[in-house]
Amino acid sequence: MANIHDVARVAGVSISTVSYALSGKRPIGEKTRRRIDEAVRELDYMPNAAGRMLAGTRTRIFALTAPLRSDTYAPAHMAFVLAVATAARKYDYDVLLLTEDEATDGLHRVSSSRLVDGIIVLDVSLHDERADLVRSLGVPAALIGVPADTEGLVCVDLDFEAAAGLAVDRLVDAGHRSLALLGHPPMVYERGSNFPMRFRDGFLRRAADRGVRASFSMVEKDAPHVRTALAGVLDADPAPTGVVVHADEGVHKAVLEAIAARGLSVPDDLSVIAGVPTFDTSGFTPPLDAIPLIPADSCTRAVELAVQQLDGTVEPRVELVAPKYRDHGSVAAPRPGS
Amino acid sequence: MANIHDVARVAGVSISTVSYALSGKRPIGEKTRRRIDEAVRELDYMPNAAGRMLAGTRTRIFALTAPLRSDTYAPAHMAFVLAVATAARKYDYDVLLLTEDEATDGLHRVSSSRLVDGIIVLDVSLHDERADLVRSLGVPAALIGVPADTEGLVCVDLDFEAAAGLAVDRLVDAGHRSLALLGHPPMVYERGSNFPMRFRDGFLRRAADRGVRASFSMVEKDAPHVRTALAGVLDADPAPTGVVVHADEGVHKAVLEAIAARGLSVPDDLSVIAGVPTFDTSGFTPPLDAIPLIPADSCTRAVELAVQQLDGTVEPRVELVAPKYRDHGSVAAPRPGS
DNA sequence: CTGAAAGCGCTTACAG
DNA sequence: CTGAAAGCGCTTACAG
Repeated sequence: MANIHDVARVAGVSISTVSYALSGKRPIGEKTRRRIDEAVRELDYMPNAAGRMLAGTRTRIFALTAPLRSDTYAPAHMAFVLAVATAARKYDYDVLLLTEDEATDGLHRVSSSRLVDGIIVLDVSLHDERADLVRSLGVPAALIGVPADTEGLVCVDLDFEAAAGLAVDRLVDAGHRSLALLGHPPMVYERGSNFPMRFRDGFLRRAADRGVRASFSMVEKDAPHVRTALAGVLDADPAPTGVVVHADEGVHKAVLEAIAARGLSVPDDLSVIAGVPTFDTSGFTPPLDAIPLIPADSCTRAVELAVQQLDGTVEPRVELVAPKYRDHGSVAAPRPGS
Repeated sequence: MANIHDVARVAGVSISTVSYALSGKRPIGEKTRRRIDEAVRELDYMPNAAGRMLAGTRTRIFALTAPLRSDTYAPAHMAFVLAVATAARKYDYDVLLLTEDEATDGLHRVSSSRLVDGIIVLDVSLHDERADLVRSLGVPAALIGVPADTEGLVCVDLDFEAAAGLAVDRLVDAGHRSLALLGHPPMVYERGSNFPMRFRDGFLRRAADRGVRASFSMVEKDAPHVRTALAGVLDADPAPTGVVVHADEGVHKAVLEAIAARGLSVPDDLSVIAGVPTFDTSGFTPPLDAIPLIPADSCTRAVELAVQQLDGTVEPRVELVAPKYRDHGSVAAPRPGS
């Protein structure tokens, strides 16, 4: 396999000229550049990664630590992993995958050995040991998700409060005066990430700000529970006319089935918005308005922030990505008199 | 950050002695070793990855190319990715993740730049350009899945024919004389991987060998189709008393529901086996016998074969992993007289 | 059992 | 606009 000396020899220049020509870090004469390009092509030369890593200041590799916990929804998880890898490539970075059982040891290993330039931390829980490790390692890192203690960390996440606010606004603007939030099972609020709480709080706060009634219920995943919970919610007086669902895909479907089973139609009898789904709600029956959690958004920003840290100019921060509303026709004005 | 010279100085030895002490590639005197260990601990020394890669013959990184196609079942995909990463760590290897859009370019890049020692190819389709690329690159590689042309390649996969044979044997041994296979939708057999065909062929061949009747139907994913397809299959004369399902999770559940809806009970009226599920069938109602596709099995073997290629001793081959039967009580003798 | 030294393939001041 | 050379941090023959 050809190395930089081969290219230099064939092109009749020095290796430093070859290096500069390839990196573009200094201007190269027209003819020289052409001869080098030709030699590179002729020899099918590609710079050796190890040589580059050792001489340069960058490895051009990020570690990605992505635990797969039992409560992880695999399709979303996969989407985040791919979004990070895709974003990294835009900056000429590769992604080294660290698994759950290697979480802390692996981070230690790849950063101490300088295998990676930085770390992207996925699926951050409230008390995540990886957050503490990243802090103590002092290595460039970006977390996707917000831990309890964000001191000294760079975090990126969807603005779940604003997302909930957006849902409330949409419903209130359409004329609804009584809203309900169907949330995850209690277990989800007790441990794990904090975004379900942030969504709930954003919902209740915005409803209060707008002066409308709002209820919040936690719903177990199985269809019978969903039916019962929905019945309880809709039998309230005054009955909510706008419902926001923040739960997993199955619960969304079960909610829609339960609504249909009650003889109600969306959006004529009831307006429904999907909270922050990681799945597509436009194919549901009926299609559901949504404020989706878009992996590419947070992941791209996280990678960007990691890259910027290498140039040494990023203050610790929590950056919240603005939510976007996707209209699929599941919100309408409430029935007159309801 | 400390380097090998620091360790050598603190320990009062040469850097080569430090290197050998850490690699264990030559015997080191008792006291010397202790002094080195102490220096390493004191300085929190960890060898620099780039230095190691450049001087040594290994990068200790494998590339993992894992496309996420539209017909990919994310949980299974994720499980394979994690199984590769976990297996790699056992050999002190890290895994670099290559995404779909980088499939061939990425493979070219990481192997030409010698960033990786080898490649693990996941989710191999019948005519997979990555297979051709791996062949032409001549880089150590192990494919998980079997492409149409395996010339010069090292492939690992579950023995789907044997898996189907196992299912047939189990049913025939229990006394069944008429079997049915409910397979994937036609689209799956037309393109993509070849394992559905291998399972189907294994099923039909073993049934013929054992001298029992066997039918094969392709089933669309939606519940109504599943009901119709099941009805068609069970109304045959003589009606099958043993059914093997090779489809995705939703279809399995729909099949069980359709069976229950017909007033039939498993295994008393009908014996049912899940083909090669990537999901857990022991929590189904009723729990289903299965011959599962176990990611760790093929992935561990693939990593092993990739590692062995670095020592230069692996002939091209297709290695099929033996299937295992998991009994959950969904197979019984057919009703007398049926 | 241990050390001095070459060399892996680059990048980047330094010099012209 | 270009080159000679040092140096990144290791591994590994070579030598004793």
